Amino acid sequence: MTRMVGSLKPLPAPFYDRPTTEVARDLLGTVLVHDTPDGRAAGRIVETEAYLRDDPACHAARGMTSRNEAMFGPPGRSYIYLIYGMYHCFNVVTAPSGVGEAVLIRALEPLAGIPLMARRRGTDKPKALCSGPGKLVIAMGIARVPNGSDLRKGPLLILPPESFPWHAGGGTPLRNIKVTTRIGITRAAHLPLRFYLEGNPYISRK
DNA sequence: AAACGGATGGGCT
DNA sequence: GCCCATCCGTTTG
Repeated sequence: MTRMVGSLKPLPAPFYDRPTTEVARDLLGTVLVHDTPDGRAAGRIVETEAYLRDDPACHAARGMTSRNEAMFGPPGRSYIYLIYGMYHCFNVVTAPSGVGEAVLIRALEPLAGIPLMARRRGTDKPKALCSGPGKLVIAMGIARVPNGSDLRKGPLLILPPESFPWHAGGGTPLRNIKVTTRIGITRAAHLPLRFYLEGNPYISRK
């Protein structure tokens, strides 16, 4: 009897329609997959940050603009924006439609398509491929994924940990979740809204 | 190991 | 004009 291992069944819509800090914690261990003409790349989410409606560091805190429009859309969609003129950051929209919250994906543990990631990033070092929000966007090839795309429909998908075929044997074991302040911000810098898998070697920094 | 500065362009006051 | 949810190479301790 064949094991039901290749189902690639994405996280269900209600997963995202919850308080953003809960989603940020629960995204740890899930798997981001992107299929392009160049092939498949996949990595396990090991570091996230929550951005909340009444949080001055959140792009949506001062109302909707053309840039942050996707943050106010349905949960479970992408919010991707240009940062520092040369990089992009990838977020998952959370909370009910219209609220304006999201989870920044800050680091992945590479699982599949590692040679493709290495080509995109211009380095062979595994720990340099996806250990930062700008890096993982390059490695996964998601800079050109449209804003607001549905993460349950692809080509960019988020899967539960157990449904990923390459998960067994490849990954670092899940450990405790560590909570710290967020990285690279000045406003609301004291809030404990960064989450990562303690001891995982692929996080952006301790 | 940590600190620093340059690259580079859109958004916002 | 200044501010960035960054990264990388170089310099300094």
